[in-house]
Amino acid sequence: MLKEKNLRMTTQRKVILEELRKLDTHPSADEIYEVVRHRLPRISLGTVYRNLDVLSELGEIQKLELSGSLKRFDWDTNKHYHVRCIRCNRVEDTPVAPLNQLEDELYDTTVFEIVGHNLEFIGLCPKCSKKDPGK
Amino acid sequence: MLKEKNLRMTTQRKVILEELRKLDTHPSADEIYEVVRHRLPRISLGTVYRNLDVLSELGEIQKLELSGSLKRFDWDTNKHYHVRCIRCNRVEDTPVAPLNQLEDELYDTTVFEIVGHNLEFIGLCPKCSKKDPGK
DNA sequence: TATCATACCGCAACTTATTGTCAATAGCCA
DNA sequence: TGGCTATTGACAATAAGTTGCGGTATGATA
Repeated sequence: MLKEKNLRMTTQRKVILEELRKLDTHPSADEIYEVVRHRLPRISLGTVYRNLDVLSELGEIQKLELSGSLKRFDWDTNKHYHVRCIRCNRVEDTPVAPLNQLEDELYDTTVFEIVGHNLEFIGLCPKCSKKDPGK
Repeated sequence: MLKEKNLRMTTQRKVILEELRKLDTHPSADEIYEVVRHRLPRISLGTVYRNLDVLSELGEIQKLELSGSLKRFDWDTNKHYHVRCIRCNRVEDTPVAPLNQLEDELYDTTVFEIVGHNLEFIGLCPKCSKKDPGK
């Protein structure tokens, strides 16, 4: 898989992939950087970004297309939706099944060539909900 | 409406609102800045950002929660979904009706207190589709 | 196993979008 | 009109991500 694209499995790339697969937190590049640094103290943030891009292009991981200011990554490459806490930005998976027929409705009504959709639920996680029950 | 929040209707605020309401392009702050500058050449970008925030908090406009690197604004405050071109990032409205019952499926299965959802279709706009029909 | 082309790395400088600071200005109520 | 203070313009400061460069090390080849 790496060969045909002239890519190499470097230590950095391997460690990033391994550590990401241990996490269920849909981390940002920066969070992955912090974790990976425990094993590779001299790794740079740029390397983390570059490798996350490569890995998501290879289909080994998924770059999440969510709203919010930073990109997040997910080792689970199956199509699934997420919930995001409006207050702390924590992201979790949802058990909602992919709405495969959603685009059908659009085929006749838009000039766009539809290739997919992003759906994200927003809400309050238990912690934030407790902290500030009022609005 | 402005009074109870101790807000003032300044020239800048009024012009930004007026110009945004002429546009169907879901512009970014920078695009609004460019347009408003024709009428108020000395306005600063910071002022545009601040006013867009104020106006969206007032409910006069809508700050779109889409993926992608920059925030976009919409004068239409009714709930509706958008299509975004993966290549040129143009955003258009869709005629898809709001999926009001979508969250119901989650109430029993998540610990989050769900308050809503964001749905965005992605595809190719006619221009970009023509330019590069392959892949 | 040694050689070698080049993919990849670490580092730092750079972009781009947005937010913060602060003195000066201008809405709006009395 | 006068005065309080929200707001502005100018610009510095962040934040997140990207890129250029010179050197290193992976993995193909002999």
